[in-house]
Amino acid sequence: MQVHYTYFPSPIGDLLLAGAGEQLSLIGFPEGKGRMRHAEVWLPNDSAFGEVKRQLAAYFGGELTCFTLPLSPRGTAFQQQVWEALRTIPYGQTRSYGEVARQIGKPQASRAVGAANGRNPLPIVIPCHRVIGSTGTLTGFGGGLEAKAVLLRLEQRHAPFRLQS
Amino acid sequence: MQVHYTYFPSPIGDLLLAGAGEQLSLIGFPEGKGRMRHAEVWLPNDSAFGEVKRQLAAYFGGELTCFTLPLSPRGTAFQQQVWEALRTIPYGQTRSYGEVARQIGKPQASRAVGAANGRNPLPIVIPCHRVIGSTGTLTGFGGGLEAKAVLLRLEQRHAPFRLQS
DNA sequence: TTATTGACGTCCGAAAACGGCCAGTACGCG
DNA sequence: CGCGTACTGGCCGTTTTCGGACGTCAATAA
Repeated sequence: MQVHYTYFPSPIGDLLLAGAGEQLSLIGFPEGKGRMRHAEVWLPNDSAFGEVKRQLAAYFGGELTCFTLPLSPRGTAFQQQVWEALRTIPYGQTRSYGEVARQIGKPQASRAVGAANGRNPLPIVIPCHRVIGSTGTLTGFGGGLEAKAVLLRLEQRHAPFRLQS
Repeated sequence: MQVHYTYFPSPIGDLLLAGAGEQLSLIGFPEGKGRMRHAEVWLPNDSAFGEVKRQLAAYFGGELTCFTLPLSPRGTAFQQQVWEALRTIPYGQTRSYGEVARQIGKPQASRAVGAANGRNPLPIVIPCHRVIGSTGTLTGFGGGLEAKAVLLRLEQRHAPFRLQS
């Protein structure tokens, strides 16, 4: 399998975009140790993922609240389930790890959800940053807690409806 | 990866031949539990491995003493090393596990050589049957000790030179 | 309020178990 | 003696097993 990659400069640092064809399968943080197994050949290609970059730019500009991109994240069945659940959390809102666990029908698996969350290969697009501790703590993020806070503030600011306060 | 396979009837039972293209990567015994990982698709194809069959027939007929085939055995670095050493043992001769160990520069690894020997994916062509215990006992063979004895007797009979009785 | 506990899936490192061994030794037996 | 057999301890790479540690949480107990 061969993979194209490029970078996208964002307010939270350069993002590595990689995948086969137009199928995005990895978004990496500058310091992140994003792993992409199964990939044998890496080809730099700055003209790739044009649409991804366009939507990311719009997202960071506060004009886009919902990504529509062809994704192909790799993971176990459980992880896929979690990531699919994450995509149902609306822009500007948050959920606790336990709530996500309940949503996928495994109310006890909140901790496993945390682990799967930490393995999310497509942060931002798959909004793992919208999951926080049940007490409100941010508790963790691949790109660093500060980045997580930035994203949440961004979404708070541009959320279509502000439910409370 | 997709793999073609076929069978070859031999004096020591039907042999399973399998591999990609003409690259042979597995010879299996009837009862053998030869594993071929990495293979996702198995296709029966009796017209494959014509040259392999030809050379095997000649070998069992006592007319061929040295295989010349494109091989692609999979294994760890150590195993590859051992298997490569096996291919240097001439037709009709034998070595002890310890001798092989010494040959690859790890005089203490005789036991590990035994293990690597037992994992040889291409018996007969890679002549693991020519390795016996330092005291002369046969000690083991994927296709059964009897098969090992048959092969050694065959080679004794047709060996170009008989070094010592 | 603050600790403790058990439940969940996955990865990772360490440790143990397992072989197609071998050299050294100790016996038993003619 | 000479020879065969049996046991022992040590050696090596690979596989398997096991124990934690995580991006947690809710229910208990002190």
